Amino acid sequence: MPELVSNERVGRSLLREEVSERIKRYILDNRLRPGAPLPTENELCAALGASRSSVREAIKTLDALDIVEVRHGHGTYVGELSLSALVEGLTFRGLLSPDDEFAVLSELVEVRELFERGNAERILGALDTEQLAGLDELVDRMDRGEDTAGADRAFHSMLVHPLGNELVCQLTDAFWDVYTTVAPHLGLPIDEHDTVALHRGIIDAARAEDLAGFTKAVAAHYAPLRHRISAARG
Amino acid sequence: MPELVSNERVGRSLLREEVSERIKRYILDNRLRPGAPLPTENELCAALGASRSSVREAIKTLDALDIVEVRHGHGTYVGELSLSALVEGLTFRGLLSPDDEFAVLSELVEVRELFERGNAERILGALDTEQLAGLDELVDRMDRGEDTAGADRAFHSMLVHPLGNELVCQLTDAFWDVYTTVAPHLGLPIDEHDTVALHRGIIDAARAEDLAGFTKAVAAHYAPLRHRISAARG
DNA sequence: TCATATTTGTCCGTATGTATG
DNA sequence: ACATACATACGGACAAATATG
Repeated sequence: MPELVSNERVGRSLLREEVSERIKRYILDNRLRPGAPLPTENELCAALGASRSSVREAIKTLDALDIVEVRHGHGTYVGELSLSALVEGLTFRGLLSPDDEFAVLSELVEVRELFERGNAERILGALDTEQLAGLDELVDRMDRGEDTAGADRAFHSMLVHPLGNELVCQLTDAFWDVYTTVAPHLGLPIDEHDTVALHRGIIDAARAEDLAGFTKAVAAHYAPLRHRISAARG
Repeated sequence: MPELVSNERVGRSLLREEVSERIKRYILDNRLRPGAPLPTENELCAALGASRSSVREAIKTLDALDIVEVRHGHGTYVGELSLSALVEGLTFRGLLSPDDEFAVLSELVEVRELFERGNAERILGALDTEQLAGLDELVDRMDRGEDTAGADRAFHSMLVHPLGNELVCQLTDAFWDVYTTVAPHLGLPIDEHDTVALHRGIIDAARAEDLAGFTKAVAAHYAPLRHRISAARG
């Protein structure tokens, strides 16, 4: 196993914070990729001079951030570095809702719309025929009622995909996940009746490379969502 | 103390995942606000029928998400539900940099710019004279060399603040934090030489309610950043 | 299918560090 | 200065999951 930063200050117990920093440094120094195996708990204990409890708690912290991934009875690995922590945090925030029950949801939808409308020009310029066909396929699937939720999620993900910005894609997915988890708890439906038609409108404008039409179609898609939220707000 | 969901399945050990779910449910059911005290470790152990280790590890998971906050020797409290987990996760991703060292940074900056350019019209419509004066003050402070980093962060935060979208503000701050942490490790400077002038240009356009000018000024602000990143990319 | 080794999961007892009154 | 309450840390034992032969 590669070298691990040893505990140079013997005789003083390591803080949990330090343990997780050492583990992160171990990953960085060895340029480990997601999926790469980490030393076992016992090895980490020995290398860091910390007890198993401290190491385990540090690992749980890193696990929550998807920096490491723990597989029971198998081992600990470098995590996928996804935005799962953002999803869990925002979901909880949406469920707790300090004062305005729908504020989080409303802000979430606003950002989603911004990702699509604010990048409209670049999206239209980058969407190729293959991706347009993929969007068609997704809407068809929704129309047939096959995994409508998954197809809806994939639709918006694919819409921003040509931007070539992985972060935007992941945030789009993350916000969609938060919305679909929180909305039902607040009495809001996930699907609109005319979601299929609204999505088709977006594709049509995109295929025609009609910038104004595209922007309008995206606005039309999010309008009922926004209205429903503000109506529920009172 | 308010009721806590008891362990209805006695004789079977609780999984850590379940423990953290129960704690989250406890917070939600009692509608606790950030800062509100949680039961002590021992009380949680007793109420959930789990060991200290399990409870502690569950708390560490929630702590990483800022759903709870632990104060040593004091107690455990409901967290601020900030985006600290996003910052830590993205920072680590930026430092690990699988293949393209600068991809994360580049995407980050793109989103920051989108928040300001894509909302230009609404920002101009909502900025009042008091906020404009606040922006002036921040740029003056940067010009005097007092806490330039903090003033820069606050500038962009204040710029999107009139949108009334707390999520956008927090994401703006979060991305700024990630950038300023990661950039130095990749040999990129935080400050541009003409940051003050570029910020002044943004304020001027905003004060004149010149939409095209504002968009241009924001683009001019981010252009050197983008160029520097793509230059470093090769 | 079964036995075994490896690894993580859970639990308990105890000692230590820290903040409050 | 002291006592109390609480979180932190440690180590050992056993249970559960997983992979291999």
